[in-house]
Parts: sequence; C-alpha cells; structure tokens
Amino acid sequence: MTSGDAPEEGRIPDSTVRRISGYLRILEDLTAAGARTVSSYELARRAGATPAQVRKDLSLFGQFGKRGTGYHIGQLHDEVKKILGLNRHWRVCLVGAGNLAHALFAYREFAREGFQIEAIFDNDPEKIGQDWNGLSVLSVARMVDQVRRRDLEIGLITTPAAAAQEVADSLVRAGVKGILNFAPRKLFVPEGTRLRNVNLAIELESLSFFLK
Amino acid sequence: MTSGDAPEEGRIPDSTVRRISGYLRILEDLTAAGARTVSSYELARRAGATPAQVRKDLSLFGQFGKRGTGYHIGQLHDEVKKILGLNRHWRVCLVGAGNLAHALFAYREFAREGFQIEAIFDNDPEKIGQDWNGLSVLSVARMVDQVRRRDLEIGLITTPAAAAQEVADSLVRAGVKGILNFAPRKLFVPEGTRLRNVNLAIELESLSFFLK
DNA sequence: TGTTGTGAAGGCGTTCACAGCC
DNA sequence: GGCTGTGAACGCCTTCACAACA
Repeated sequence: MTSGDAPEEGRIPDSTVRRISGYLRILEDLTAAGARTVSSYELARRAGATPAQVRKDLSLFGQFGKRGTGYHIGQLHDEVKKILGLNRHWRVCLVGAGNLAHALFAYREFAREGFQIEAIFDNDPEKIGQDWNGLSVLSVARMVDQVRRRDLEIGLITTPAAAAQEVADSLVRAGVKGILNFAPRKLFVPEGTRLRNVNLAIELESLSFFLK
Repeated sequence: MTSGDAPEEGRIPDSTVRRISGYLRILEDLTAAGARTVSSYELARRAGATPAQVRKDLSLFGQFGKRGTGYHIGQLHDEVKKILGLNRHWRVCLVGAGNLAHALFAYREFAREGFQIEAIFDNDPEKIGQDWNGLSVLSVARMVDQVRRRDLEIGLITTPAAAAQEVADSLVRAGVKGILNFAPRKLFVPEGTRLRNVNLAIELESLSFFLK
C-alpha cells in the first residue's frame, strides 16, 4: 500500500456515522461562534455523548486532533464533510408531492449540505404540472426516464404506504444509488442500492411506550 | 407477587420497541388481508428481521404464541397495542406551524394510532390565528398555560433549531411527559421527561456516507 | 411435524484506562 | 498539565440451538 492513502474505513457502525453527522452541526455552530479549537469533552457535552465516544468515532477515520490542544474546528469540519460524502452535490428527486414532500422540499438543512432536489413526481392529475418554486411536478410515468436522463442519485419516497415498494422498485430500475423512505412500511431493495427507512409512526409509538 | 399480574418488563432494548412498532403495522396488513394466524417466520420476512428476533422481542412481554401454530393475529395485535401504550388516546400539541408541522398534522398514521393533535403554537403573527382544519394556531406565549390547562401529554417540536431548546424547556415546565423533536439539534430534558430526536439531516447524511 | 420460548453462545459497539505526545 | 488515540475489558443485543408442546 502506498503511503498517503486515505485511512481504510473498515467496518463503521451505523451509530458512529449518525453521531458524526451530529458533530457536523455542532462544528458549524462553533464556527459561527468564532471558536478555533474544540476538545472531545466539549464536543461530547454538546452532542450528548462521552469524550471517549467522540474520540473513538473520529479515530475510525483518521487522526484529526492534537494532544494537549484538541481538534482544530475548521479542519475537522472539512474532514467530517468529506467523511460523510458532503464535499460534493447530490442530485435528489422527490416521489409523492404531498405535505411531507413539501416540508422536505423547503427544508433548509438539505440544501445547505448539498442535496439538490431536481425533480418531483406524483400520480395525481391535480398535482402534476404544479409549480414548486420553479420546478414542475411530473407524472410518475415519466419517472424512470427522467431519473436516468438526469442521472438522479437519491430518491425520497413520501407516497402512501401501498405505493412505496413499487416506487422503490422503479427507482432502483432507473439506477438511483440510495433511497430514503418515509412511507410507514419497511421497503426492500436489492444489494447494491442503499435504503434507509424513516418511520414517523415508529418514533411516536416508541415514545408512547416509554410514557405509558 | 399476585398471579395474574402483567409480565414484568425488565430492561427492554429500544431496538425491540421499534421493531414491535413495525410488527404492529404488519399485523394490521395481515388482518386486512383476512389472515388468522402468523408464524415468527412470516412476521420476520415481512419485517426484515429473523424469526428468532421476532420471538425474542415478543417473549420479553409475555407468551403470545401457540407451538405448532404461530400467533393469533387479532390477539397479538391487541397485545402489541397494549405494549406500546396505544390502547388509549394521547393528547398532543405541535410547536412551530411550518411545513413540517403541516405534514405531521395531516399524517393519517398518527390519528389512526390514537395521537390527537389538540393545539398548535407558533410565534409568527402571520400564523397565529390561522385555522387548521378547525384548530386555531395560538401564540407560543400562551403555550405553558394551555398545555397545563388541557393536560397535553406530548409535544412535537418543529421550530427552527435556534428556538428548539427553549421550547423544550417550556414544554417540560408545562408538564408534558414526552417530546418528539424534529429540529436539527440535539435537545436535553431533565430526567423524568422522555425525549426522542428525529433529525432528517442525519438520515440523509448517513445515507450519503454509504453512497460515497 | 411445525413452531414457540428461552438459556447459552456469540458478536459488536461502548467504555475504560493509560501510553503517547503537545 | 492537558488532551488525544487506542487496545482491552465490558456489557448488551442478537443469534443459535434445542427442549417443550400443540
């Protein structure tokens, strides 16, 4: 192996990735506040984690700190963006043009981290042709073709549960690399496509479990 | 201990609770399809889990199956609803009357599982007084009083990140039992209040990590 | 035979604790 | 002295495998 390679990312726990995504937001807050360096203790305090956890998480990707000093915020920020694959833009489409899609479309955080929503699809004639801030809602019939042609990489599914698996199949066929599913059913995709399920009902129900 | 007590719930993993919430939806699908019994194998297949996992999850709460036959769907459905604390209604309020709040307000799944949104708060004069399907958006200034008076139990926070912690503090002061936070910052609440953070940016960013 | 319930084994992420360096 | 990086210990969730039972 040649020296100068990026550190090998062995097996990275999902929980580590999620925490690191949280650190990113904290680093942005710290930057805005004018800080230059931050210790694993401070980062942990703000993230609701432990210092050892923070150091272990980061150490899985390289050595970014200085003993005695901590981490340089600007540098760590750039490293974290690279780690998460946010040092580029992602071409995203929305499937299902309902209320949730509208919220995602308007979500500042997405645009700020480089996720560009470039197409919106629905099958409701009432919605097809709607103008969303300059973007025209298209028929799902055109989805596969459009996703291929524009090389869209990520699909956000916000359709009703009954339609979600079929939409996912089409997105996979059209060649998206990843899917974020908000429909309240677990979806399945072939090996090679990444899928993440966000189920709002589960969040609220698991809250109610701990309250009862 | 008297016999006839509900089985003691020792330490239940969060992951178990979330999976059980997923089983609930599957049981509802099966009921709609007219099935009477289901095995741990079938339940696992649909949930994307393993049969042993399903059996272990359920066994933490009692013995609901019949050897050789599987689980009676109707009965298991009722048990699961009880386990999750869904055999009752929950009084919920929304804080922040933006796009995401609108999506949550319209989300069928919540109403179907007994979460009743009984108040909406915002601090934007443009939004205060808006009619949301018969519910009037109120000023956050009235939040603590209203939450107390109406004995609201769960708060859904959809404000901008900068305001979220302050809103959470007020909700705790007003006596809510649980908070579901959608603002992209980790919040902190005192022991005794349950908090769950849903961070959409993290979901999309951790997807991008695995795609890069 | 079919399928559950569960103790035991295994695997994996978290925490500890300290060597190493600034 | 302060703080990072990390191997080792720990603990917890998952998986295994089989006894029990319809």
